[in-house]
Amino acid sequence: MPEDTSARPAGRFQPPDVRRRQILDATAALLLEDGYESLTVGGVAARAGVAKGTVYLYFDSKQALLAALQSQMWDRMLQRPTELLRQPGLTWTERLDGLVAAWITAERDDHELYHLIFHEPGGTAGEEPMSAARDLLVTLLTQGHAAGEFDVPDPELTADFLSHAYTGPCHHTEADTDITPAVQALFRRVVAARPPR
Amino acid sequence: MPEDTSARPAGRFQPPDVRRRQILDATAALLLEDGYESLTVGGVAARAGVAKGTVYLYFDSKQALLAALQSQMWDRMLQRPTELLRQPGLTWTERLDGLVAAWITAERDDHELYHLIFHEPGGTAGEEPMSAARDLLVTLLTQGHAAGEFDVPDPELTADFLSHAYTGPCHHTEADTDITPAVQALFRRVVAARPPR
DNA sequence: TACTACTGACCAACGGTCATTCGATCGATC
DNA sequence: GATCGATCGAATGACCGTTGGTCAGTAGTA
Repeated sequence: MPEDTSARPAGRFQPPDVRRRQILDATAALLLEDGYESLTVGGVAARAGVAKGTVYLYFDSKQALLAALQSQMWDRMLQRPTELLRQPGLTWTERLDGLVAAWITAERDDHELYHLIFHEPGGTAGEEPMSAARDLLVTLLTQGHAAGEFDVPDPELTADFLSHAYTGPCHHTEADTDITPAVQALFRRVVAARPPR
Repeated sequence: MPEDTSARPAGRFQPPDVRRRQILDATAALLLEDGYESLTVGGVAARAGVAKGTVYLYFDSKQALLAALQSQMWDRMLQRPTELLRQPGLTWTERLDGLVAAWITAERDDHELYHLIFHEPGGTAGEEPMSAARDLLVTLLTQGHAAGEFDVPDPELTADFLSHAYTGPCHHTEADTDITPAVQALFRRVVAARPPR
């Protein structure tokens, strides 16, 4: 029996990036509604209004689909900190504070989705985008240290430390309290930020 | 047709805790050999020398099996810190250092397995044992603060922060370098440890 | 007609169930 | 004390519904 096509949206042929986004949006929506355990490729396809095979035209596997969603979220989280890193006239402490604020805000905006996505389905799928965040932190710490504003003898280790640390408070605190200043204070302690001259 | 029993280990009827451990050991071994993606209940059963149904006699689901393995590892990680918390005549900084050392040692001993297990299969399966670690840290921070040795205005948030933080360096560093002193130093900065009187 | 985004029937493999079987134990009998 | 059969929980594996993933074919475009 042929598939029921009545529920499919108008445009059958869509530009590739539109289809991609439709599928990613459907994934995020289902993740929020039913959780990770209930997420199936068939369900994603139905929600996106395409056939299951179409999902595999745009993503190699279910893992890859999840990884792409995760990557997209990291991109959003890294955008503002990357700008701050380039913006002149800021102290390194201000840049670090900005990074923390951006991360927490991003996680606050899509709180549940971040929780689901970064409480990661098994394996190493999410390592790559995460290491982009690490690299950015390494740069920030190294330069802040060279400028004499931070005291960070081992930027790589400290970046690993901090990039994992901030997720803890995000997941365990109620949505209505703003933990940004408290987490910024903890970050400053770790880098032993000296007040800028 | 009756099952081929020739390949099964000698003891068909084992004490419940022995069977449990056999299954958990098989799970850990397969996880190390083939990774999380390849782990199947049937595979675990074969490795443990039992039928698939037997696995479900001891664990409610595959998730529960993984959660039990995780819980067992947390128990091992919390044993030494719990002792340190009760042991008299120690400074709070010494207790905190001991906790860091215990966590890093535990993770170093079964490095790959920890990596696989705590890069968690989806969802909230591992929340409960993790929160035991958090609770222990909360106690330690609260009492160290009350004693005037730490400066930790918000022990809960700081515990969340630290319990996530230490995993970062563990996963990204080569096995032959000892990161314990460096991570201890970072922990001390976070709690603003003052030298004990 | 040539091209390709798209489809959906199909497959192997999975997690999980359950009627059935196995075998250790023990009281009754010789 | 040895043999037997009744008992019952431990253990089994065929089975089921569903899943991730494939691919020969189709429908719409140029």
